[in-house]
Amino acid sequence: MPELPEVEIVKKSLNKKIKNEIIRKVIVKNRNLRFKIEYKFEKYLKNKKIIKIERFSKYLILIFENNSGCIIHLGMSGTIHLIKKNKKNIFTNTSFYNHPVLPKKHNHIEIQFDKITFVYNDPRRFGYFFIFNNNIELKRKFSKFGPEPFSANFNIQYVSSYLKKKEKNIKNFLLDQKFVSGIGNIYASEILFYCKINPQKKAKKITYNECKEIIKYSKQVLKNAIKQGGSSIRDFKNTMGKKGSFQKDFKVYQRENLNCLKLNCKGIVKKKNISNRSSFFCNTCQK
DNA sequence: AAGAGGCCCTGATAGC
DNA sequence: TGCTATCAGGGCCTCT
Repeated sequence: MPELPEVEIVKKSLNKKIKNEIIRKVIVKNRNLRFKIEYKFEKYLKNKKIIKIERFSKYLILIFENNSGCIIHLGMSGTIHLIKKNKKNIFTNTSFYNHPVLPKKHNHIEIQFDKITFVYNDPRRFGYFFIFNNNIELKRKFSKFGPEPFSANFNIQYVSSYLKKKEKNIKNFLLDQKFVSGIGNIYASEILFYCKINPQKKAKKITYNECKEIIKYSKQVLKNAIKQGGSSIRDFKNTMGKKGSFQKDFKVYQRENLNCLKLNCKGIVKKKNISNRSSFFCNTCQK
């Protein structure tokens, strides 16, 4: 589900709701996420105070005292729900599907605070929780990740030299977290639309100017998505409260066979499987 | 080293 | 109605 903007929104709302709270109890109902939840997990978290919640790429980072903490990845279908204890009152804005009620199935992990319970729901179980003991372990986790689009390191020298001589298509690189961190399948298609680059174009054929466009629009598209509260796709009918609205701004994603939205372009948006992920692009203005 | 492909898992939807 | 196939916002692992 979540790409950088969605995780950023979750991070912000977690900071509003559980910052400075102390973990009173942890219940793991299903340890079999992407990686098995360690047996020390519950004990390790208990009585820890959450100093703040950070984010890197698509990962949430709960920071405890003395620099230990917990990294959370939401996989494809992970959502976080904050419920008031003893009541089924769900805080809006925290889960991306914003179910009006807590889902009945797949609530794998519960983290209880004094007045709030954090519930991790994940039908496909591609997400995971990972404990780190100190800053070194935290850094090690992300040592192989490329810069985020907002980073000063994501600059023209970096991008143009990285893509040089590479045979893979450009969309693949936008999804490659070693190249750039935080972009997923939706925003990769959207960014390439603004750049007027065909997703199948080989990286080595990307010009210097196109590299500049990729940098510019990677920042712009993600920033706009954050500003709009992320994208809420699927489950539109069941949403309530504040949901993301960036899906209304999609130019190509899920717009197969519709007219290209670029001014004066007569093209049609096409959908094509590229490296096992669907890609959307205009057949005319994206070269 | 770089690239291609399989795989992890459940649920929604389309087609027969 | 019920079956099967396909697809879904991710990314790790293996093989070549």
